[in-house]
Amino acid sequence: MSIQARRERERAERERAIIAAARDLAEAEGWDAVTTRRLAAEIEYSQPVLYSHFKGKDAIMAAVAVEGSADLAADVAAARAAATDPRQAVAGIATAYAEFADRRPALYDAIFNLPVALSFASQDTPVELARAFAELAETLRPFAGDDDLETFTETFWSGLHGLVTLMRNGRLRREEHERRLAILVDRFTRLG
Amino acid sequence: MSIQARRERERAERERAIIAAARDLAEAEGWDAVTTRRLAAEIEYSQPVLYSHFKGKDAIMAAVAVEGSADLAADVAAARAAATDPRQAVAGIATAYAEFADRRPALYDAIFNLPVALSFASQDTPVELARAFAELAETLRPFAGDDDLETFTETFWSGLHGLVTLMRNGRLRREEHERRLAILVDRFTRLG
DNA sequence: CAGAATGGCTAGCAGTGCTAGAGTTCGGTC
DNA sequence: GACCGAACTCTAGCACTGCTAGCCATTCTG
Repeated sequence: MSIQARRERERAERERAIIAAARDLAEAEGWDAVTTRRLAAEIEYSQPVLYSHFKGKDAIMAAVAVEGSADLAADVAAARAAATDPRQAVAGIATAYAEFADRRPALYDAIFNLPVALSFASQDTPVELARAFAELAETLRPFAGDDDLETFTETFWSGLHGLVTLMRNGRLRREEHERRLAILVDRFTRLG
Repeated sequence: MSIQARRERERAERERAIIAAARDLAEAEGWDAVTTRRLAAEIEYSQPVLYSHFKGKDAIMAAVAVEGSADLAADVAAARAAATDPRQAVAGIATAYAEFADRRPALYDAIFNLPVALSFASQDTPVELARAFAELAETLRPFAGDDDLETFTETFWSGLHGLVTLMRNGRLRREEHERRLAILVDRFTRLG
């Protein structure tokens, strides 16, 4: 039994190495640079090994996305914990979210933009992401008014997502970034 | 002179055929299906001909995006023209925008999502898109309050963009789509 | 110690965007 | 009307992609 256990442990370790290599490579050179050949070279195994762990390249990216979700969730949670009053909590989360997207664009892409079969709003949503969403919802609760909290949260979240993606693609003036965030927060934290 | 004129005319016509073929193929089967070989077959020329018109595949997609911008701008303008009061104008534009993205996802992708060198907020923004943005800004003017109008418009636009992209990627509950749009419009059309 | 099975490797497939250079067609000139 | 030159298109191929079949070595089992 012990031998088999060791093997499974090694296998799991290699799987983590694949995910880490994919993440690092993507963050360093973008997702285009993440090819199965380079990935295989990075972990010092041959290409087919990747396919014994993942169904394909998309699955690897999905795994990176799941892992990255935890980081994003942690940032959001920390921002919320650091806030003192409700409105500041919303602003803090918005800033943390935007900074995450700015600091780790490849990771953010894997989580939200890539045509990956990570269907959210359903069972296979990464647990961590669901938690982050729930945190955001709690933070927004005082400001939802008559609107359904989940729907309200989705809308605010979409605003954040739109801001960071459009800016990253060069569709928005970078120097106005913080002001746009402030406007979004302001508009979603008005009472009555 | 006349012969040369005819040639240039035919060349221009072929260029339009390339763009049209790319757009149709993308709308029918997605951008993954748009390969230079299929495109060449579609216009009944060989591959290298494409490269005598465009620098590469990205340039073709950019051309499709520019063309599509006109359609989007027309939809937005029509929605604004059909509205009677200011708030309804905003709601109408939001709906028109979302419907465009829903009806023509491939085109919308080309305009906003694809890693295309269509740097907006700069010179090479398609004229039509700039016009659409200006229309949106005028529609929002009564609600901008103390905020800079352009920045305010960018923020609202980002909200729309986030809503349509996250929903298309399956990150939002489809059945709540209209309610989210309503929340966004509501939050950006409050006075005082 | 023989046989089976696990698992990684080499080699290759079908496809991608893009390009060099051959070949053909066409307009202009004597 | 015949020829030459230039413009243009095509064939063929490169280097790369994701992915897989089948061989081979190593390890476990009886």
